[in-house]
Amino acid sequence: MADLVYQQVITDLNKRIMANEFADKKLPDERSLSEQYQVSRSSIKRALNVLANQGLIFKKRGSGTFINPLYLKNQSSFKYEGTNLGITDSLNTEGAQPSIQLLDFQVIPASQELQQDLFLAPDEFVYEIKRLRLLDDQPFMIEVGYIPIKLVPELNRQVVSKSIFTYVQESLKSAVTKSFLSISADASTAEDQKLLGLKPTEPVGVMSGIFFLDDGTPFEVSNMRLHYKYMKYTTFVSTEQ
Amino acid sequence: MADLVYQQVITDLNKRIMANEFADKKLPDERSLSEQYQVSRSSIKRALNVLANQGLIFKKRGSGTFINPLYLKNQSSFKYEGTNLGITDSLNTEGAQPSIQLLDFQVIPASQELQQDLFLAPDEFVYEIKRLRLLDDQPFMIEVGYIPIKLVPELNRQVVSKSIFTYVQESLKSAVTKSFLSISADASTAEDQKLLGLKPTEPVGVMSGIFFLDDGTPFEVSNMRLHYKYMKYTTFVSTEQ
DNA sequence: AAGTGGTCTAGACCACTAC
DNA sequence: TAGTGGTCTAGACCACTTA
Repeated sequence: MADLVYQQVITDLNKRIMANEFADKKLPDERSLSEQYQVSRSSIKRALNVLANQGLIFKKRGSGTFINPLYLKNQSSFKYEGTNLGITDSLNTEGAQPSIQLLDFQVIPASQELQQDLFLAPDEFVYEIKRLRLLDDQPFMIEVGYIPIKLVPELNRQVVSKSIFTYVQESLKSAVTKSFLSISADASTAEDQKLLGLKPTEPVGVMSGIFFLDDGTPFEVSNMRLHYKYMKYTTFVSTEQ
Repeated sequence: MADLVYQQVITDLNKRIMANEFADKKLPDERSLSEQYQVSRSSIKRALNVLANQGLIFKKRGSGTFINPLYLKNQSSFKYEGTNLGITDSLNTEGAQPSIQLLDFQVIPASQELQQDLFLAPDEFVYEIKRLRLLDDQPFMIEVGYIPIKLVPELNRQVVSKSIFTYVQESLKSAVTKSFLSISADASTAEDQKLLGLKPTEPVGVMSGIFFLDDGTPFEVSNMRLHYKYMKYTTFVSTEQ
């Protein structure tokens, strides 16, 4: 994983930045870094691009590369965070103990919408997995997931009570690294209120996603309803290509 | 803007994909594309990487590059969309007429938090701009923005009643292309209900952002409260570096 | 074994900033 | 004018998939 040249540079620069080695908020120029690390300038550029896309540094043509002082400030609280790594299972627990309560688990025919999203023929089946996620025994999210049975024919209640993605990574040797995500808000339903302990006036955050395997196969459609105090999706956005 | 080689390739490939030229969902291999476009393979790779980060294609080592059939499906409705271009002013209006109603406009001392986020000294001032945004005369968003006066000393009610970012781009010759965004949900306050026409049980979507100029200068802190039916932030997420 | 995408290099030249 | 990041090239070699 980290034996690639540009990834080593990323890791090391990250460390140096966090250690406040560049007190003037300015990084050495690319040609010097190329010398320092004994790698080509292209590799340095690639590493710097990754850091820039994360919002950690800004590059300014003609003057240099600068650290974003706001980057550090941005680690707030004990919330459920999507962040740029925004995958369901990447929970920012910060000490709290995450757990899963399986509410329902069955196999059903794929609806028309699921057929579209998961590339299924009309007669194919999916698992419907309804789970309640908790942090320190406090419920914060209701998650309903749909997975084609043909992708993981051997799924069972045991597996499904833990992290499915971890299981997939081990059994299929294919990680879930990409997704379409949609984030919105909604009034809470009676079920939301009951399961998440909400008052009738309190809302839920809604996150829906289609998750893909490495090779582009749509793996899961997931609809999540979160206690509003636990939903906080943070991201760094850049409009450049 | 679009005279760069890799951007031309992006534009053209986009066109060809949308025109369904690759009916088998497979793109030509990189070396062939390099031939076709008469550019280096590196430039092809750069273009393909951009398209892959947008979720339009998947690359699979050893077998080829494939179009994501779900990409097209994803243009839903008349909602306010953040998307990857997620800047306040990039409104997906889809025919609806956007307008702005200025609610309040004054100059105040920067709070401690604003000093941190906008890099201000304790005695510096900011504009506080409170606006109501509408689509076809239907209010959908309350926006409170804070901008250091020193960055745009000549701001006035006239300017502020339109798009500030457009104004900045013209007057400072620096675009607002990067931001930290945080998305969450909240119960509606009495003011939300009044301004956005919400019932007491209906929630708001909350988006907060720090917007940066090209050179990394924090330009604006913005807190937005949206009618929940109009907030839908969609994005493609990839965990790879 | 052949084909495909991934990594990495060395170097030329351009565009912008600062002095 | 010197220094900085941006673009682009040509080519070597590696890692993985498919047959």
